[in-house]
Amino acid sequence: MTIKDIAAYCDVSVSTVSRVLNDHPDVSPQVRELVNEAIRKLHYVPNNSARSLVSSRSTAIGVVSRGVDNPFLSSLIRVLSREIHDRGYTMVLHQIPTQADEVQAAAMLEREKKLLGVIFLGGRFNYTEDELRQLTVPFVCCTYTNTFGDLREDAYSSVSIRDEAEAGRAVRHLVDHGHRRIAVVLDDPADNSIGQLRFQGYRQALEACGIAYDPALAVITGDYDMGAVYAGVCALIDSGAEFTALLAISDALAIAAIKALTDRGLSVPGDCSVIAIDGLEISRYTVPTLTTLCQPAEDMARESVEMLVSLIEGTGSHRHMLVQTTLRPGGSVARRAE
Amino acid sequence: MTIKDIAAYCDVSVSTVSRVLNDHPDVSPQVRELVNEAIRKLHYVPNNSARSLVSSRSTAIGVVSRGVDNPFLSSLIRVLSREIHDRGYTMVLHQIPTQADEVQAAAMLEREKKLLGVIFLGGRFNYTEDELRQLTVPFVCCTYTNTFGDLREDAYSSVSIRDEAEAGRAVRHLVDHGHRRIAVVLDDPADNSIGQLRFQGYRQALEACGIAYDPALAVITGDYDMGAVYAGVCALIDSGAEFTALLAISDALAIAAIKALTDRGLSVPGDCSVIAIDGLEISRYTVPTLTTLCQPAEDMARESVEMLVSLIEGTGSHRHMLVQTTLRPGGSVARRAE
DNA sequence: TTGAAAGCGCTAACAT
DNA sequence: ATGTTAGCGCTTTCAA
Repeated sequence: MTIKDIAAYCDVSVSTVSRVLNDHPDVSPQVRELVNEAIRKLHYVPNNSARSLVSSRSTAIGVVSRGVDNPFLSSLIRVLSREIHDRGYTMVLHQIPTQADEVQAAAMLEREKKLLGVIFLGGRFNYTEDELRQLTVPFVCCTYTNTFGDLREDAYSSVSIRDEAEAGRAVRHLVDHGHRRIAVVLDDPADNSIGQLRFQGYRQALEACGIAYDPALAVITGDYDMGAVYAGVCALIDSGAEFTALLAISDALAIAAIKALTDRGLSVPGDCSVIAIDGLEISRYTVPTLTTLCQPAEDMARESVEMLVSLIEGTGSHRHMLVQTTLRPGGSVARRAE
Repeated sequence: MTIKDIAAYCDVSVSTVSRVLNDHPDVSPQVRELVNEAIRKLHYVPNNSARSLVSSRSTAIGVVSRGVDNPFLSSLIRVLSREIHDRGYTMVLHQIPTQADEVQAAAMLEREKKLLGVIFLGGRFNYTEDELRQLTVPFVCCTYTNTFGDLREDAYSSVSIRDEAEAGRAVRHLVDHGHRRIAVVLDDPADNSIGQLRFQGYRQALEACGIAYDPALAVITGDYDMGAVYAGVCALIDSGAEFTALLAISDALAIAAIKALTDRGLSVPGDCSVIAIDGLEISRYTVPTLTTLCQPAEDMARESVEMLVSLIEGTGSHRHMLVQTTLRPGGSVARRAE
């Protein structure tokens, strides 16, 4: 079943069928209807390979996700796959380790799969114009924006939360509950990535609250890994450091931290309150329920696709969208015992 | 940069280049080397669309995953995407709700994307030959096998654990710890899917241990949903039912169950032991650590791709692989208090 | 408003 | 062992 069959069936030329297929204007309503009906009746599906070949463009949108162990990204991917498919495109998913270079991965993918555009998840914030020249298609950074790089605002799009501000909000939530000695758990304070920003937000908020930053209270694992966080928090406790609250830069890390606290005989929130940022579904079921700032994953993913598609189709220009988190109060934060 | 450029550059014909590209035998070693070098030097990447068009086959392998909320499937997808890519194919991922029909989804996808084959995750077990006629490409069922259907063994491949036996093993683990009143948590006992098999295994093992099945101890939610499980287990407790242990058919559901038990003031494992099947990373960090039978996700995914590719390339035939789980002892199972 | 025809880059049958 | 060539299904000028 090809375009020829439809043409023959309708007694028109293939060009006419092609025009109908591509919504070109110069077709009379009657013929258009005729062709559309034939397409339906004969269950015709256009051959994407032929389309790609002649127009030298595929229907592929790349999703390059950095950080395979981050369940928050999994939930984004779920929505992305649906949205991309619903708009008639094909998602090409590439998951890479945190150590890998997502721009290079995207550039290779772009060539291999003739990508129309790329959505980055969990990437770095320090892209340079120079580096990005490898990429010749539009891209959207989802979950982050290019805080540390020199990209022009109109050279890319992004959907993200205000990571610094939100981390600050988390800190203030703890301070409001009487906490002053607040530990922080993160993978890397200088990764030019989410961790760095949230760490900065933590420090700034402390300062704003008149609390000195104490490096002894920072659990830095170097790796986005629950095991490392568990070990790190155990070591923190064993070091004798005093703290009554803890901010983890993500739910997954918070869960590992809670485990460490509990295993060391500290009660959450009795001895230590815990707050995080992400809002995983599973965080509703930790013991105690994790208090966390929920990122609107569904909206973020949907908006990213929306942006990229409008860029691809030439109906929109680069934008930067900031979304709000929602505090989901759990049982992991309590007023400090006097 | 096309095959023509390479041909011109090497002063050979396009067919020769094509032969080199496709590893055809009839090329002299010298010419082969010459062409390969040109390909490298000129950074030539074959145009997949053209390839697909002429050979009317793409490089696409479909992955149809049923049950978007199941984190175990996410971990499989991660490995699948890597393996598929490494073998030079493209993964087309389609995630559908548990209520949807994966065969129909796969059939549509096959036509749309010219799939070479399909890997099903978390599907039903009751496919009929008739139903599968929609699918004209080979497929592999990953995580399950066609227990309830009438498929011929040589008509499809599968990679799975012995769900009934493993559920039985979990039950016996509890019985070995002195438990006789064992509750079970599942979504649907008649879904022709993993839940049904594990439930059967639960009942059979009880029987084998001389314990009567008590329907009052079965928490059936009708839906793979942590919220529903939480509510169900709360209702079970509130009903006054007596039990000292609980088997959840998956880690995620176990986590919700533990939460419910804890929130109702029952201690795990003091008042109730909990065991599950899956082996999520996050289950290491629940409080208490979940005792669970780990499925070898990495192996299962890798083997599925291996099977499908050998089917696609005609170097293998349909096989059914059974893999072993590994008991990962946590702190959620204890000897029954006398 | 419609049709005819020239390729897009590649594979494979056929010829040499 | 290598080259020539006819399409694969489609989009897109160009002509009518």
